[in-house]
Amino acid sequence: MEALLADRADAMFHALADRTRRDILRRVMTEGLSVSDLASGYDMSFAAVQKHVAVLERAGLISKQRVGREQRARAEVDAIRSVSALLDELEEQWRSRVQRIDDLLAAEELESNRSTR
Amino acid sequence: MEALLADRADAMFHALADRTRRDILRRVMTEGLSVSDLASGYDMSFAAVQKHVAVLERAGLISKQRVGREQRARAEVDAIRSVSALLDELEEQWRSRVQRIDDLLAAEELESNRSTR
DNA sequence: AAATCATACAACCAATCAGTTGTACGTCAA
DNA sequence: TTGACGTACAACTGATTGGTTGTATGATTT
Repeated sequence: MEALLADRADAMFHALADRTRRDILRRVMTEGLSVSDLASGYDMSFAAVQKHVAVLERAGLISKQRVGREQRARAEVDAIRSVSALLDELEEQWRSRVQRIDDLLAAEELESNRSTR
Repeated sequence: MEALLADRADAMFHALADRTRRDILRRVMTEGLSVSDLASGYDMSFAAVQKHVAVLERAGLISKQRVGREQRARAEVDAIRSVSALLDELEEQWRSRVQRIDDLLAAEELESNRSTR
């Protein structure tokens, strides 16, 4: 039962790799919406939309709350932020590499200045 | 030939939804690596890794440069940033909703203060 | 020119995916 | 209680995925 970080990332990126699901996520960012509310907006069956919602939920990107007979979905902002964090982490590696190159160039320039003094 | 933004997003998130591809991306953030260099790091065939590289390239997350008989891959930092931007945009909607609620509460408090004066 | 290295790509396979229809179940209103 | 509503889930289908092996092509070395 290894709840690996990589599994979460797999699930989150997979969930985001479908425009219907990204649209659903956008719609539940600002307010909780029932699955029916969501389904009414797309040219596909209720079951299809319900599946998309399930994928988003399994990825932890949304959560559901029972209200009467409705199941209201809302975005999990922290989860979205954690996806951002994964990308920032990637970019950070690049930044540190650029910094290393800058340092190298600075050191070379210093060396060259010293010899031409 | 509609190069829709949504298509790009589909391709980028899909490319990121595989841990091998995320690892490849990590490795080519700091230096250009040939497909063989990359392939040596995984327990799968060269062809499989080459396919992963192709997926990343089609998504615009990496680019390749011929050097002799090698094909050196490097990360496209701007593309990674554009994925981040998509997520930030989502989060921004949430922030503006929170702001709206804060404004509402502030207005109510003001109203209440006025009536209890 | 021949042998080798690095890459690309086609053909195939099992598994997963995104959609469908149909059915079952819990909740609310008459 | 009956019916309608909102949801969940199973079973099926065609398309796509992630992997395989085998073959073809281009650049490098001998």
